[in-house]
Amino acid sequence: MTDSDVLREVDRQIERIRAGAEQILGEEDLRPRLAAALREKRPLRVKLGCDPSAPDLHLGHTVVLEGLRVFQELGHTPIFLIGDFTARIGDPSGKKKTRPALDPEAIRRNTETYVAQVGRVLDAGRIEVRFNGEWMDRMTSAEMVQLCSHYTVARILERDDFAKRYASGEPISVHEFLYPFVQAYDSVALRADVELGGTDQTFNLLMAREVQRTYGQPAQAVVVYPLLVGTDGREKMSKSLGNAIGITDPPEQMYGKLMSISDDLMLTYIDRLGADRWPDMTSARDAVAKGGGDPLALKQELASRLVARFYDEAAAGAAAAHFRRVVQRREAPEDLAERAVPLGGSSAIALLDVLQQLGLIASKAEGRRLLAEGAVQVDGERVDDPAARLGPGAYLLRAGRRRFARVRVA
RNA sequence: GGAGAGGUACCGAAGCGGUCAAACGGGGCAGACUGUAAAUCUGCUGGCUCACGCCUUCGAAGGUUCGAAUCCUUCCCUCUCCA
Repeated sequence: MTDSDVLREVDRQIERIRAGAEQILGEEDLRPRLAAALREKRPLRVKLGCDPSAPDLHLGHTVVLEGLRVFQELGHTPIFLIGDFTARIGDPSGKKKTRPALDPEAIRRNTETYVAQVGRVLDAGRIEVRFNGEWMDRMTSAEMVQLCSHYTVARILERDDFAKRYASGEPISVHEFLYPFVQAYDSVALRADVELGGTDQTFNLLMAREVQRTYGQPAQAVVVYPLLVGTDGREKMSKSLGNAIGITDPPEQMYGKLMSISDDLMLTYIDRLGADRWPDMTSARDAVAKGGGDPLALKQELASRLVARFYDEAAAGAAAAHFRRVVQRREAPEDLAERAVPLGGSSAIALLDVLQQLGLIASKAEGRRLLAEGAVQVDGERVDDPAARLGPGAYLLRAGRRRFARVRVA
């Protein structure tokens, strides 16, 4: 490979990396390393930290994972750093509530789940999985103090998240200050060339650069990815905010959640989730952005492609069919299993009891409310009498828009 | 160590001896509308009960009172300022 070939290839790689990223920090460090990697056939070590206390990935995580996939496809080595040490201590910063510390067994299980889910985005067989307990468990107090001496409180407080919490009077535990140090040291231990993360991680990722230098290593390049907005269209996607689409959500649910986002958000999702994959969607996307096109068709396309990404084409087709039937035409799903409710000797059973036994309502009080709201149907007929009873037979029950059950009372 | 403020339902936030299952806002659910949505409008939003009513809930535990989210005591937790 000639020098100009190398430079051209570096440019190509940078462009592809940049496509899905918010920003590349330390790009001036990245170029020479990409070049050296090509000349010496030595893949770059690309680190992504993961939190084993929350193993369920959602679409927001996949934005960064897509970035990692790009690196992988470019021949570099993805490293999954599982923060088992961090998780054992508890509370990661930014969270209001202290999380319970995880025991090693739970961490092992979560890691497996995590890696399995990651496999839906990139080739999980070619990643290096590491635990920061490997080095953090062995670190002495003296070494810890030494590590902390490289940074000042004032600089730690620059971190957005800390600054805001401090300003608004929210508590910050001292040990939370340690997290950036541990995370930074992980890069030292792994000799990371590149680290990826969401924009909310920018501070930590950059701090690692400085810490690496104090340990005599070249500073890693940092690629930050935009945070994906959740289905509410407001806050960043997060399971605890209830606005997340999990990549293990069942296909129909994933499809349905995607169809329920606003048109504006749909455009964002196409940009963020398709940066590297869907160049063919841009014309339809732009048409809708300009107020034309067919937003419904585009959204269905988006939903289908994402279901296919995490499952397969067949699942996507089935999910689409399910959506057309249940949501658009408001019919009962096709594959509803019939469930049995025993009559228990009497000639009829209260509708409310049946709904509760089937889990369609959380309490009878809720059931009465739904009845009063006209949200309950038996075989397609609206029922509003709280005293209604069902005799023996088979029924199709519905409580609200999406809760259905087929039942046999006997 | 001192002084002050505060901990209320899923969240934010009123209430400050009975009329409080607890205003209001957000969220959620449902209905209307719609291209699925979003937006908007309307209603509901602790549980049990056909119902009168009953039970659990206002940081925790005790206490005062016919009666406490509201008063007292102790404890736990958070924030601010001072040292």
